[in-house]
Amino acid sequence: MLVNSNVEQMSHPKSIAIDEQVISCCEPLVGGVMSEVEASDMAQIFGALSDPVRLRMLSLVASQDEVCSCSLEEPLGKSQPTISHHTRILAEAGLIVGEKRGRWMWWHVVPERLEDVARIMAS
Amino acid sequence: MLVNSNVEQMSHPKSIAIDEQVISCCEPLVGGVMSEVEASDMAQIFGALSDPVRLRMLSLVASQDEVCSCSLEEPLGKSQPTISHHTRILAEAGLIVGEKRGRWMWWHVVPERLEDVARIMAS
DNA sequence: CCGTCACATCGATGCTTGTCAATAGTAATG
DNA sequence: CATTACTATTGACAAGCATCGATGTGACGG
Repeated sequence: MLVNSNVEQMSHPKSIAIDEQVISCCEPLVGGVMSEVEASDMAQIFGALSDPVRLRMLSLVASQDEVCSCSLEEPLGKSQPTISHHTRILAEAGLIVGEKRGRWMWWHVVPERLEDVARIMAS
Repeated sequence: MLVNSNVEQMSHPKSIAIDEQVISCCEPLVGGVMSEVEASDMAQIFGALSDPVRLRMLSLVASQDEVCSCSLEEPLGKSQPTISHHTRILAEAGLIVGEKRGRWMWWHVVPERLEDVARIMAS
């Protein structure tokens, strides 16, 4: 679940987390020929990881407990809409989860999801 | 293990680089903020895995010791040029290795490469 | 040699994606 | 209420990518 810090959270504890699992995850890659549905689901995850900006973004988020969207623009050298675009893709892949507190959007990684990916590749 | 035949006929400056390691791999994702170079290298690998056809192709190759290119067209439902295109991308990412024997191209996976990816995601 | 087979490459095409300016939405602040 | 701050969305554009027909290349077999 979400980590809720002790800070005041005003309105809805609205989680942008797109944790609706459309994704049936994750059988090992070598465990047999995968179906088209499996392949499409996994391709979405890997597609989220296939961009240098998103990889650095993910490592930035993973380097701390929480990272604000606003603190991603400068180290990544991208505009605010682009940052929002990439966080969305990572979130839709289930790799990060966002929590809106006040005006800020706080992101943190989903370790289970990273382990899912690791389990796919591990034989 | 790999037949190093005439590759220098190409006009491309970039070699096929099927066998040797060009990519500095693979520190764990959570081990600190990654550089742009690291991110680009890893993005190439994940990009190779970000296509459903290539994922099924990889699982097909992994399901046996060796798989001929010709035996990939039918299960994947793609044309011969498309198969050749995808095998090339997987090979450039170091995920599979091809060996040409006679008229046939035989592919097999590189387990160490899959473990590299697993190690990236594992914290 | 010549035809065939397996694969690679080229060219074209339609779709996807990364990027940012402009704009809209939402939450704090005075 | 008006303003400011942070984020999401929209629209547009260029670059990239998946796909396949046509063609090129090299390796058999007769």
